[in-house]
Amino acid sequence: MQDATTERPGSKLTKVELTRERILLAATELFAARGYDGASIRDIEQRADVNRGLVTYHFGNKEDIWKAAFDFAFLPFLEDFQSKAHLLGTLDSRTRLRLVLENFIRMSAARPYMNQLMIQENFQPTWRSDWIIERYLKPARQMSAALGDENDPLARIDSDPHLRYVLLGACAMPYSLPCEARALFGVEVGQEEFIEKHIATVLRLVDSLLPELKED
Amino acid sequence: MQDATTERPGSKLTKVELTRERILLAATELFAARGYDGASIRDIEQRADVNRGLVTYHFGNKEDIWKAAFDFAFLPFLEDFQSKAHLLGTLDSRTRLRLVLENFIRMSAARPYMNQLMIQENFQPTWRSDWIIERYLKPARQMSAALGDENDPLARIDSDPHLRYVLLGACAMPYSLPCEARALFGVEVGQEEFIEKHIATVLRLVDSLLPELKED
DNA sequence: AATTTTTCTATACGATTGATAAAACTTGAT
DNA sequence: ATCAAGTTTTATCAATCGTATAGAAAAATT
Repeated sequence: MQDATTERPGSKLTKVELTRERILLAATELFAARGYDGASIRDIEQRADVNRGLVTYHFGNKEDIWKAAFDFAFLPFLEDFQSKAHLLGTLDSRTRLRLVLENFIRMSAARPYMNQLMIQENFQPTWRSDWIIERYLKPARQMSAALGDENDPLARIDSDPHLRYVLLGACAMPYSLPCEARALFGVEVGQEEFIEKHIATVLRLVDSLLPELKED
Repeated sequence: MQDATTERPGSKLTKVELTRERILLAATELFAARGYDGASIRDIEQRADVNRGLVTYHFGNKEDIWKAAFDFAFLPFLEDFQSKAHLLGTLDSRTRLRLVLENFIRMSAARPYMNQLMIQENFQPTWRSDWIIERYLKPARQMSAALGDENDPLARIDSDPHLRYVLLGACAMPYSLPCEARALFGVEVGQEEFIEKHIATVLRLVDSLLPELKED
């Protein structure tokens, strides 16, 4: 028989793909929460509920597992962007920028893994930060640079380190300090109410940092 | 003899105090750069240039070492604040807030250890994040709450999670992504030029987030 | 149905980890 | 000078780590 797997391209996954998916999710969650050294291969296997050795069989050594996990964590951001690329092209600068930021915040709140993995590796140079930069950040930078339009606010933010990091911090920081927010304010940063108000705050902030946009 | 140590209270340290200091610095740097699990006791000993076992002798088990390192990393922030507490009391709200933020940014740029240690442990609850919160964040929160004055911008920021984390992110994020900034923009976030422009950006941002301050 | 390939299970190995204990050495007080 | 306390060295321990291997089971191919 060749079912129980169902090769229909769209929906279901084969048994193998399912275990791989389960491992990737477990690895992503553990690496994001405990860091590269804090999450052992055995931990990942236990969380994914697979036998000893399976992770290595499917993904190679620990470096490879981490890379696969980062790809897995980045995927939703990529898909989200691609699904909205066309729509974004039709909008005016200000609306486009606001939508991009709002989207990034919603994604970060729902799936903080990528941001966590990125920050943890960016404190000092390692093969991991190098890998992230070469594989994701440099290409993204080149893409936005290729836009050429210096007046586009997205391009401006992407070419000005100060704007970039101040905005990035404003967008991502709350979801990097969930423990503090919970313990000090009784606030769950993942809840809709928090997110909505956070988006509003950031958008207000953008209007003040890029006042020329208001003219649009 | 009893010199080579010099017990003059002000300046020099005894030989023992010096090795303890050396160990604390090495531990702080390594924990901040590689995380709790990424830095082994042997690594710390090697960087501090002391023999095997000395770290444990002076500071106890690894948990204790980490706590001592965090205290060590936090110390400069505490001293800086205390040294300026009186001055701050004499200023008007807006100037006071701007000075506090400027100071926090300068401290973070010069000694990013504390911020790095804090962020790394705040992604998910652990005994470390709990410890930070109980030992430092809750007391600080109570202090600012005791100020009472709801109109003081510092108190407002400290009681509004959204303001707090957006501003915190804007202040601290650049120094959390030094690798990215270096690789993408050729910028060293620790250099004076970057810091000055960063401070200006954040202060501009504060004025827009707290427009009522401009009236002062 | 037979056989080859892929996927899974199970176990073992050397290296590194945190912790501990016992020597060897310094220091300061008597 | 002697001695006790504090400090530094050295050695050892069990546990855990990443990696490798080999055989069993399942799936795919012929």
